[in-house]
Amino acid sequence: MTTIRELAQLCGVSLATVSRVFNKPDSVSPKTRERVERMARELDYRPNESARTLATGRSTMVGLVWDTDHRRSGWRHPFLQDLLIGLKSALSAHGYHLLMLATGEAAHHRQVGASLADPVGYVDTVRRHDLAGVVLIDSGSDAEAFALFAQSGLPCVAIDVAVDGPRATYVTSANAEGAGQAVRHLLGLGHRRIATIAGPARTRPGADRLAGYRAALAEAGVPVREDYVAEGDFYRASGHSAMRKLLALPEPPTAVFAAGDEMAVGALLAARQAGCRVPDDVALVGFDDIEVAALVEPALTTVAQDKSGFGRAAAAAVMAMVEGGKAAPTPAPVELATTLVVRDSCGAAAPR
Amino acid sequence: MTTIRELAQLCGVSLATVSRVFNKPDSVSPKTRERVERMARELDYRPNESARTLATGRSTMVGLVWDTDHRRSGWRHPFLQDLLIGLKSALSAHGYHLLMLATGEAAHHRQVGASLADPVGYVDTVRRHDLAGVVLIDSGSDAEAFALFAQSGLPCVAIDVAVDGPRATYVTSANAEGAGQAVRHLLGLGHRRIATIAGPARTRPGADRLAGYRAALAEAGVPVREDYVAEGDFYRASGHSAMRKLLALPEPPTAVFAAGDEMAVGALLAARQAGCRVPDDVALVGFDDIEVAALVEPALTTVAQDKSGFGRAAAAAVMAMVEGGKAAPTPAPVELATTLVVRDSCGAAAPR
DNA sequence: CTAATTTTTGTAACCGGTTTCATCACCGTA
DNA sequence: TACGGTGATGAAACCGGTTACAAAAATTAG
Repeated sequence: MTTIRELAQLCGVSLATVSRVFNKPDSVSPKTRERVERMARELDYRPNESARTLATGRSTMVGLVWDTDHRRSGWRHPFLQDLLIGLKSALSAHGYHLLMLATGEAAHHRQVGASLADPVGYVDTVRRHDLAGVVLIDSGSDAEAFALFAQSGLPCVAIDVAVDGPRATYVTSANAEGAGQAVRHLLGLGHRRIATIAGPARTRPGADRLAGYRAALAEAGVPVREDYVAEGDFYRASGHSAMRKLLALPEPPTAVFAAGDEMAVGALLAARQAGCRVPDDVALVGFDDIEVAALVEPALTTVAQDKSGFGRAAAAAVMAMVEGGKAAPTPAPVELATTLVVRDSCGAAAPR
Repeated sequence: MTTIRELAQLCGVSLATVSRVFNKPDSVSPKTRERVERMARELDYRPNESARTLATGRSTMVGLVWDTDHRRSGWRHPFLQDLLIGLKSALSAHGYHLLMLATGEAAHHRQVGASLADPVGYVDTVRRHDLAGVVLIDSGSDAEAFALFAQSGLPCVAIDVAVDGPRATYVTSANAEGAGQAVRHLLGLGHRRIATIAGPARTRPGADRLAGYRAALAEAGVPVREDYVAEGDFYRASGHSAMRKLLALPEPPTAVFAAGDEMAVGALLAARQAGCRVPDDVALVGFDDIEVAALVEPALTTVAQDKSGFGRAAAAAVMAMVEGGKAAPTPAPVELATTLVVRDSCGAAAPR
């Protein structure tokens, strides 16, 4: 590997000059710069990132905190792949890379000094690598770790969960508004007995989508019936049991808004098992627009999130803080617009 | 941040001793070691990874090459998430991290010395970071880049694509055997007119699954009819059109083995549109066991791959090479066992 | 033409570790 | 008691960059 010293020597200049050619090109005279650049190309020179990070104290990597340990159960993030694509390509554009933080007991305990406050070792890794910032994906059980990051002063962007700290912000969909779109659509189809299968109230999307549901009904002058509000946990099974309960009500709803597509799929199966046809007997609208939404029978009408937009927005927020330096203002939380995708499960589909 | 110098000073020993405590504990006297360890814990000392990488020339990161640029189309890896989980947790256990290599023009051209031989900048990043090894996920159009890696002498493990090089190996499913399971299952149900929707012949899984199909038929003494071999590209649309052609045959097959679930889903839709019932009129078996397989109607019988096993096996292979050093033998290619998952689309489901 | 500026370049310290080699203390043995 | 050997420790070079500061060169002003 060519080093900066060799390059400098061959160009007949000092190391400092070579370094400047790549970092502050304007401070080098055009002809020197050109000579160095040509030689660099010829030798296929690449500055070593570790050396650079060591010298500057800041790496060109952003950490991704995504706890996989809880995922043994088979739960999957609904759109991790899109999120990663968005994240990666946006970071890429700034010359940054994404480091997936390995965590878990195994990784942690073989290291020097496992800290009690950081049981799974996230913060540990971040410190060791001088990461430029972190992106947090909620796994539902990392609240403590997230708080640690948010307070640490490191640029920090969370996905779908509110965090608070000096340089912390987050990205969500316009959950309330999205829920409103769904409910208004059902209202527009003439439904008045509209139930919801909500997400957990302690999660941001769960709470906001429920609020949006309530607001939309209120706005239309339709009273909210508490027996029409079932709470699920975003998993499929919870949608299934919630739907069963709703259909068993003395006066069952004619339409259901499920706050997540996985739950909507569960609800669909429950309806089928109860001999209840969708959308004829009960209309159904979901939220997320995951891949299977288009494949189930009937295809699910749902509120689509801008999946790769999450990644792009998160990257943008991190980069703004990183490149702006400590003085830069922390970006405001981002709310991504949602889109209602009308398919068959709501009974409003155009004839095919 | 505490540095090794501070720590050494506070312990009244030299830096070298502190370094040894963490790297070759046996070479330090028990009482010195204990003193240093206690102090390290007290100060919450963490060795800086960049400095360490710089000094040793080898980082504790493994690169993940996964080109997202081709993915604008909406294509997704069938089980990226499981793969990542397996990869990450296995690397974790060795104290290694996964670096997603940012690539693409944008990232590359703002860097020093973009190389022609490495148009998207993978190799570039690997060199800059002194990565310990790389894992390659085939995106169908990275053959040149993959070859570069494989030849480079860096530990290199590819997923689902054969690569050749001094320290390169790969992980696939037992594709031929898996296809055999599917075909034998159909034979066992009495089918003799069994067609296949194959993957692209230039891909490893495509070729091997087709070979497995042929072998299973041959073994059963059923001649392979070339008009029963349709080639798709693993995308859904290709499965759709292939199925349409097969059903339009003068003597259509009574069963179809699709070499990928996406194509199987396409085939299912095509059958439905052709008024052909599955499994009554035509039985269908897929390959992969992606999430939607269980959700389509009828639920898809398919050959399941050990999805997170890919990640674990890849990690194991990389770590074997990394920790074994240059002298260690390159691990043989891994073939993961597959499992036939019988659902409804083949007509053999147990009564519910 | 000289002095004052401004631009360009070089010197050297520094980032935080690892590792080679030399030294020193301590051990058992002759 | 002197000696060779072993194990523990320290001094210093090194990894490959960045950057503060000083010096030199080029430019401008007077």
